[in-house]
Amino acid sequence: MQTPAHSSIGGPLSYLHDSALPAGTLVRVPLGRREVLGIVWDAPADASPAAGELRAIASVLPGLPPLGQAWRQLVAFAARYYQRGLGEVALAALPPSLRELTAEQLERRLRRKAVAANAAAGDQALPVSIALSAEQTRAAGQIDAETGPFLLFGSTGSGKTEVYLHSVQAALAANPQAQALVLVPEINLTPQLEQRFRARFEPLVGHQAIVSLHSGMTPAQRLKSWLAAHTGQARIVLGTRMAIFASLPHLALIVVDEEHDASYKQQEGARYSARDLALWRGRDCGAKVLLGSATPSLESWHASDPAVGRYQRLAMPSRIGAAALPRLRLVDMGQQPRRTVFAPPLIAAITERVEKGEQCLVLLNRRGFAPVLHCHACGWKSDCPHCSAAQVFHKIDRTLRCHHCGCSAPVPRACPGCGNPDIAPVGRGTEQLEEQLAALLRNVITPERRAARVARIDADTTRAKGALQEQLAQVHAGEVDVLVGTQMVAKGHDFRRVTLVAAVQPDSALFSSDFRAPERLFALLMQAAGRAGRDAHYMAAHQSAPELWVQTWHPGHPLFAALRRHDYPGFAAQQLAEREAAAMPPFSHQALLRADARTQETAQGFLQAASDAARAARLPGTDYVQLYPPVPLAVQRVAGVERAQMLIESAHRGALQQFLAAWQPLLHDERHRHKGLLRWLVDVDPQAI
DNA sequence: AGCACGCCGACT
DNA sequence: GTCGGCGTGCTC
Repeated sequence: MQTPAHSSIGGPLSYLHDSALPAGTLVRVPLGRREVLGIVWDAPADASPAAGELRAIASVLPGLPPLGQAWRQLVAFAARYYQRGLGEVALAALPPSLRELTAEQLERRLRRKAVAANAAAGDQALPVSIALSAEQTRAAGQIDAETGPFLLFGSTGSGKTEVYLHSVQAALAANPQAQALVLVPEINLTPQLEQRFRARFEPLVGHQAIVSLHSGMTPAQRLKSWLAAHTGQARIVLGTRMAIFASLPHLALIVVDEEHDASYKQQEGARYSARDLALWRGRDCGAKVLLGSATPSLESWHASDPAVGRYQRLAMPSRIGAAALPRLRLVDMGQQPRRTVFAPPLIAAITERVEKGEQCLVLLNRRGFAPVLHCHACGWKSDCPHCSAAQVFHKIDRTLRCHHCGCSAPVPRACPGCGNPDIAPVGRGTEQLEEQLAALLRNVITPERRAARVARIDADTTRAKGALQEQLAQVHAGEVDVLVGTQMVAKGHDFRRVTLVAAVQPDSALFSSDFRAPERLFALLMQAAGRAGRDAHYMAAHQSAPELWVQTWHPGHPLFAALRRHDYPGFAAQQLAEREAAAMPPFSHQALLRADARTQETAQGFLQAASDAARAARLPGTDYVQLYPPVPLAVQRVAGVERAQMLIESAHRGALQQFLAAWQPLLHDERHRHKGLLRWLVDVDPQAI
């Protein structure tokens, strides 16, 4: 019997048991002086240690069906592909509470569930079917008839969700046991999605058969959902990226909504992409995979190019029940007075909307009042003592906060460098926008004869549980006229009365060193544009046309030309041509080796040594893999830790995989030769470099 | 990840 | 002389 355990234990460990246990059985085993959760992985291997050295399995978790072969294959693939321990991935894929649960607690839960299941069974009504548009019908028909994977390319408001609902319904109807998994990028988006799925499917499958799975749930809720999925009781599982690892014995369909979203990539531990794993899992177990986006990742767009043909592309260009896509209004900041935050024409446009009772959305990707405080007398800056980044000025509670390490300090009364009492905020954050807008709209009166109200939604105002939902409710109730926020408000939320969206300062992404920055900016602006004019009836009644305002110093940038035409395909073609010419993803495959250390020298020294060792050892795949020199990360030091990384690139995914696997033992080895090295990690298919 | 073991500074 | 700091290494 073998069982996975924790991080640096790469492979399975062998244990004794008096009878053969099926693979996938959950067990508790002694490890060191502790007892931990384990999974029976294989039949006993002949080459395992001598029987005398083996310890016995302590207990078998009662009443739980073994984890299926498909699930184990998924976990094994993820561990292999993302270069992590099998046990680490397997254990991370299970609900944490399963680790602590005693046999009695588990049995009690399972009994309770069985009772609930019997109560739920029986009420079988027909689902309410909604009439689909011609485009939706065509897309849904293709999904029904063909095998996929599919990329549903539908502009905001084209009714992608309706196609998801249809596909889920078709999958569930085809087989009374079939399960569907629906992934969304953010926890915030699960409640509204769950509502829609419940409204449609509860009459058909019952309350118990629809569950959510994400990290925001309590351990008990999470265990309950996980068990429902594992036992097959849940027919529809909605969740964030972690849900890709749910045990779903009858999985028939995986939907990945907003597939381009960066949140699908896990950024710690095993750095997996839930979207990429969805494709692997679907192929492995024969489930259909449906990716959806208005601005697909260039990887998916390329894969769905008819000339490449790995995915089937389904286009839904029209907006249903929504007004035309917003008109782009570019403000050339070079033509505005110096130090302008809001260009006068933008303020005029916002004022006009508010006076008509419409809402505006103002986006800026920076929390706080100002990103840095500066003393003009001596040049002092509010640098974080632990990071190579500035502390952000938060006026609300007069603190300086580092957004990297989280440390916080009161704002000094005078410059710590020279005593000058006049230290000035430089740059703008959402707090400042909120303040300035409130001042600029001070005398603006809404049709309900009240003063215009400005509100802000960002990570700072939504920290408390339920705060976001509460704030959104206020916006929906029409109590807010102008909403200032970070990109969290640009995603998914359906604001019926918003007719104008403004991006105040998006330029930094145009010239970023990260080659994916333009792709992300385009997606963000398209998504933001999609927030405006979602309700055609409302727009018609107000005789209003939606607008997207962008303030920029580079109005001639080709990204804006494509944005003006709402031309994602054009933008993608241009970006892909650039990527192909420079041999960047999706025309090459990348991995990062990262090192954290006390000093930058140590971090880079480790990377260089790892690189040298790989060359010296002539690892398999080396001929097709390029190793770049070590470089410090953009934010070089966080919380006193120096960080460096090295890019590994190959035209062949297989060669890269082979190389990384062979490199692993050398890296473990090299680690011991570098005092002061805190940790190292491999990031396969990194999201940013 | 835990939890040992082990080798150097300030206390009963 | 010991208590305990956390650096290093192991867990079938």
